[in-house]
Amino acid sequence: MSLIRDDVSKHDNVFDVLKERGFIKQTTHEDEIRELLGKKKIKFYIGFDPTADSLHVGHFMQIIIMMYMQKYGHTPIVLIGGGTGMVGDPSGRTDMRTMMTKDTIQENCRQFEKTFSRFLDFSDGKAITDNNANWLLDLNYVEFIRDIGRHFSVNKMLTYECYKNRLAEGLSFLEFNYMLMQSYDFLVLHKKYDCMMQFGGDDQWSNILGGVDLVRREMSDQVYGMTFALLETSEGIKMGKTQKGALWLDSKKTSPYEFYQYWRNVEDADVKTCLSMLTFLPMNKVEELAALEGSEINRAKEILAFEVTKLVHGEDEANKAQDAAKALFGSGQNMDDVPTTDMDKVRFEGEGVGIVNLIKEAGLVPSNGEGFRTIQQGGLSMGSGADSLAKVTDTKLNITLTDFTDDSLLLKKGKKTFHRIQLI
RNA sequence: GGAGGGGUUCCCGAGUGGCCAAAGGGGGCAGACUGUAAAUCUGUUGUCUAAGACUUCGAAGGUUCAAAUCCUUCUCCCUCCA
Repeated sequence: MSLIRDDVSKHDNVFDVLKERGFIKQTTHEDEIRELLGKKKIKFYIGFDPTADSLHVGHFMQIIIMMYMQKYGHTPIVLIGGGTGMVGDPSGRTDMRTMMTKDTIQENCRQFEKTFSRFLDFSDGKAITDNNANWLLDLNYVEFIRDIGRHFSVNKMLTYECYKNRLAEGLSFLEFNYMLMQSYDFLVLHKKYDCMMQFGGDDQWSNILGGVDLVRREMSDQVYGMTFALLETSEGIKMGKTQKGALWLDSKKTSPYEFYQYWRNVEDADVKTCLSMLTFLPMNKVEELAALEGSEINRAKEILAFEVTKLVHGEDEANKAQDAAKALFGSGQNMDDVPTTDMDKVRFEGEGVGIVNLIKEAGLVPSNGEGFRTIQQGGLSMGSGADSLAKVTDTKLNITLTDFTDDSLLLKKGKKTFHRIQLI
């Protein structure tokens, strides 16, 4: 059962669907690819390096593309980079990646596989997972450079954009090799599964070309590559970055509420891109929502936030996040799903707890210094609900039982950070 | 391996004996304005048990009443030569 509704697009060819939604950035052979995807059911792959224990929104877009491809009958090969992860891709980076231990990489690979299985149907070989550790780790160095390395021209590689800024900063041989490994992956997958295409973010363009070239030189077979626009804001900044780091798909690392809020707060100019790339709403609906003007566009943002959260965390969590948002920002009353910290009732008897300590413990501020500052600048208020908040002016205020209503106290920092203290 | 240059607070980057918790910018946070948007303006931006105290300028020692600044050793990075 696909998560994608049948009315997502009027096109039959997945190439047209992807194009319509603005995913496609570069292709090796546009016309041939379109024809191939329209006429045959092919296997294609996308690689994921296990550099963290959870996937983030950047990966999610790749997953969405695989979902489209699967819906239209093609077979995704999810290639986990257990081998390439040992090296680290220098593309688009200005500094060397920190090396990870084998154990960490393996653990991350397991986490990845779990996530993928939520979005793709792996039954009856409709999708395949493999791990390039299976072939890369046992490679014989001399054989590898004789068979594979001879196809790569250093002169040419050095001219690639992805290495340019690294030439000033420094690029180790280890990282320089990354391209060969990724190209080799394509060759292996082509032999093993008859994999015909590789997809990736646009920063993968040269690595993908390397693979296409290698397969042609080694096997005289024509394979194809295609890159996707990175999910960026209208100002060209990568989306999915928050103050705390990436926007993770794992609810333990980014709560559904935070996740929902991120999309609820995107800039007007980015609503259309997000709707078309991250939701499965039909394009005419996307157009309609993105055309809303002024404060009306908030409706589009609500739908965006709900749809994306639903996809990633399920409908229940999406509803909860939406209820919490309504309780805090709108007319809703249901405070149950507002971010909450449970605290022991006993602590608020007698003298109570200092306000600065309280907001620090609740995670609203990272340090006492920032807590004092926030209050001094008038950035903190509290009350029983969103419509009964009073500004806190005294940094020495002690919070006691009398400040709670039904054992609950709502704190608000700044314009839109809410947190509830619940007594137990 | 040789010669030179450099490692400063979240990032970039100034600072070359006390006036340095360290200029300026970016980013962040807060206030005003607003639509949970953007832009703009203002304030703020090491930690703490908020009075004062404590820790910070690659690491460890040393000189000095006093060190990010001077000396020694170590370490990492960059440029040129091999």
